[in-house]
Formats: sequence, structure tokens, C-alpha cells
Amino acid sequence: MAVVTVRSRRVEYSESTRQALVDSAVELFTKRGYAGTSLDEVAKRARLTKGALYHHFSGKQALFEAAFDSVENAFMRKLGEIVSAPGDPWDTAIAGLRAYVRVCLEPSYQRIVIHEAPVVMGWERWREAEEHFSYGLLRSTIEVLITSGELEQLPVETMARLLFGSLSAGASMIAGAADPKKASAEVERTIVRVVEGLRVSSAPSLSAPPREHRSRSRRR
Amino acid sequence: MAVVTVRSRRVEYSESTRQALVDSAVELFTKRGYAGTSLDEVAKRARLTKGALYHHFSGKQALFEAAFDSVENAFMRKLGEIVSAPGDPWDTAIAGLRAYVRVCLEPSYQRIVIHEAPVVMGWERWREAEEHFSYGLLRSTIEVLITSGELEQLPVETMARLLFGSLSAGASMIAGAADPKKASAEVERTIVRVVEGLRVSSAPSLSAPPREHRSRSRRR
DNA sequence: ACGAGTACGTACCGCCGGTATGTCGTACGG
DNA sequence: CCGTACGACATACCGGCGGTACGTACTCGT
Repeated sequence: MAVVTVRSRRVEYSESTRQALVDSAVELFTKRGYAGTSLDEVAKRARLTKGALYHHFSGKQALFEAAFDSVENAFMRKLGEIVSAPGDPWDTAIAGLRAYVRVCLEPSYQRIVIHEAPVVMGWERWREAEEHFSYGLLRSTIEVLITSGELEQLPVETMARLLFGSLSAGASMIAGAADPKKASAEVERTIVRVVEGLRVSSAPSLSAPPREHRSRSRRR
Repeated sequence: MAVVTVRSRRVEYSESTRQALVDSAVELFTKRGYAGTSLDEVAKRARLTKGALYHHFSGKQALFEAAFDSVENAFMRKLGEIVSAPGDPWDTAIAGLRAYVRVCLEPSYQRIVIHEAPVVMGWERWREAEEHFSYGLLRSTIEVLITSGELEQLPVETMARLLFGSLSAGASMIAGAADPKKASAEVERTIVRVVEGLRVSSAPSLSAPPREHRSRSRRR
């Protein structure tokens, strides 16, 4: 079973052209968006023709998803290492947040993953794909924090979605800001503050699932 | 300034056909999305032709923006009344949050305003348009809460964006959930908890679901 | 009542996603 | 060593759609 059929030169060339098409697609989708990019253009930039493109991909959507995966894989590897590093779970989680905010400064991540993918791939499929990437990371991080008693006991799925939404919005804001450095600093600070608001500071709540309380908490 | 030139029957007809086109566009954009909807289809559904459409709108984008405005105006009016109602600012803000979550159950708001608009109109233009609608409401509400000392002092702009991102994500989640009622309840609860985490100097009163209460909301 | 402008409809163009088909080189069995 | 089958592209073409040019009927002001 150790027969590894020496990767022929032929398939090497093939994979290379495929990669060239993906790279070209990433560039053009980032600059002009999905609808604004023609397949002839993508092929031309890779010094190929549409025939080659349709040999490697079933259509425009498939090409986009390949570009999507390419971008995600490029940026999520480091992030995964950060949040799975040993040490205090809270600190590593915060470090992950900061790192993610930095990733969101990348134009290709911004446009392809955050903005266009949900529309192009359909929201459900996008979410499904994100399970393997940033959303999955966020979700597992939250789970760790909840089980370790650092975070308020709230529905993990919902928490993850809402936080992810905040991060995406922060990403958009940073990308569109006149001063991205300053904006990312503010986003970072605010996000961290939001998460800290969900921290359980005191002893682990022996309170059962927080439900119905007397309310009317008045202030002032 | 009192030159009230009697609206001729002609312009009435014209406005009526324009409205028919917008309504048709809202329906089709909601069902099939922007790219999946052809102008011939929109015109046909309104018992018109593409010629009429191009008489009233400069192109597909303009038609979309008209549909966008139509949807926003339809849903944001009530919301505006809620958050500008007299009474305790904190309570009205929370009520506004809950109301917004309900709006997010509407398919047309979901797809047109939340999902497609940022891509179709471009993110910057989308944000600009949102200033007059939901985002503007959220922002002003936050400003009130901060100046009244209820909320942590954080950059208003950033807070508003992040919270808006959370709400949008919650909206998407609700729309895609198998049990939207349950999902919206969870989103509501979690969002309220997040906001309470940002409250100053108050023991977080774990969500207090107020049922329909008083408030004759006669305002404006 | 009559020119003018508005509110459409009709016909057509160019681009683009997708398909069908052709061609050339390479691996492979005999 | 040779033919052949198949993979890796290129070329040619189609249908649909956004957008444009132009034609036409109806209305309105004078």
C-alpha cells in the first residue's frame, strides 16, 4: 500500500495551472468583486483560456469557492496555532481576538470571505464552510471558555454567531477607515471590552440556568 | 411656496407604475436575489416592459436601491417610534433591540438589506444609506445611553458598528434557523446580555423579559 | 387644436457564463 | 517502437441579460 505512483510531470503542470487560476481569481475577485469579474479575465491573467478554466472548475461558483478556500487556508493556519496554544484560556482567547482583527485588515479576506461569500455561496453553505475556519475557531474557543467557567453560560452557537458578526463588522469598519491602524485599535479595545462584559468575575455561578428573575433593575 | 399644482392624473399613473415596479423588484430580489433576477422578469411581473423600467430607473442598481429604500422605510418607521418614545432610556433601548430582532424575521429585510445590499451597493454606500435607517437609530440610541451614563464610555461609532454586526448576524441566524421562534428568543436573550455586560456599575440583572407593557406610544 | 413633452413599448447590441468540439502531447499496452 | 486512449488544454459558438436607440400614443398647457 506504499505505492505512491511518482507524481508525473504532467499532473504537476496541471496542478500548477490550477493554482495559477485560483491565484488569478483571488486577485480579481478582491479587486472587482464576483459579479465584476469575467472568467475570460481570470483566464487571461493566468495566461490561459476559458477552456482551461472549465477543465479545472465546473463553473464560476466553483472557482469562487476554490478562491475562498485558498484565502481561508492562508490566513487561518496561524490563527489556529494561536488559539490552541497552551496557557491561560482567557489570555489565549483574547490574543486570538487581536490576531483575527489583524487578519481582517487583509483586503482579500475582507472582500471574498466576509462580504461576498455569503451572497455568492449562499448563507447556509457559507456558514458550513466557515465551520472549518474562523467560525469554527471562534466557536471552539468560546466552548473552552464556558466550560472552564470563564464565560457566562449562554447558548454557544448563538454567542459564536453574534461575536462573529461583531468581528466581521469590525473588519469591514477597519477596511473602510481612513486610518486603519487607529480603527483596528479601537475595534480591538471595544471587542475586548464586550467580551469582558460577559466574563463571570466572581465565583462560578451556582445559580442554575439563569432564567426569570425579578427585574426592574433601576439605576440612578 | 403654496403652489400646489394639482397632481395631474398623469403623474398619479406614473407614480403608480413606478411603485408597481418597486414592489415587483422587492418580491423578486427577496426570492431570487439580485443576480438571479432579470429586469424583464421584474417588468413582466408588474405587467410592463423593460422600457418602462428604464424610464423610471437608470439601471438595475438604481432599481435595487429603490427596493432597498422601500423595505427600509416600511420597517424602520415603527422602530423609530419605539426608540424615541419617552421613558427610561435603558428600557426603551432594550425594547428597540427586541423589536429589531423581530424585524429581522422578515425575509425581504433579511435578504435585501442585510445580505445583498452591502455587495450590490458597495459597502461604503450601504453604510451611508444605513445612516438614515437602522444603523442611525442604533447609533443615536447608544449615544443617549452613553451620555445618560448608562453605558460604558467607548467610541460610539465603533460600538454601534459592532453591535450592528451582532444584530445582523443574529438576523441571519434567525432567518436560517429551523425554528425561527426559538432562535429569535435566544438571540434576543444573548444580545440583551451582551449589552448588559456593557452597562456601568450595575449588577447584571439577567434578562428580564417584560411582556407587552403599558406605553401608549403616541409620539411624533 | 396643436405642438411638445412624457410615458411607455420594440428592436437591437455587446458582453458574459456556459457548452460543444477540436487538437496536441503524453503515458501505456503490445 | 508504434498505435491508441486519455488528459490538458484551445476555439467556436449559443442563449440570456443588462443596457441603448428609437418609435409611438397619449396627455397637457397655451
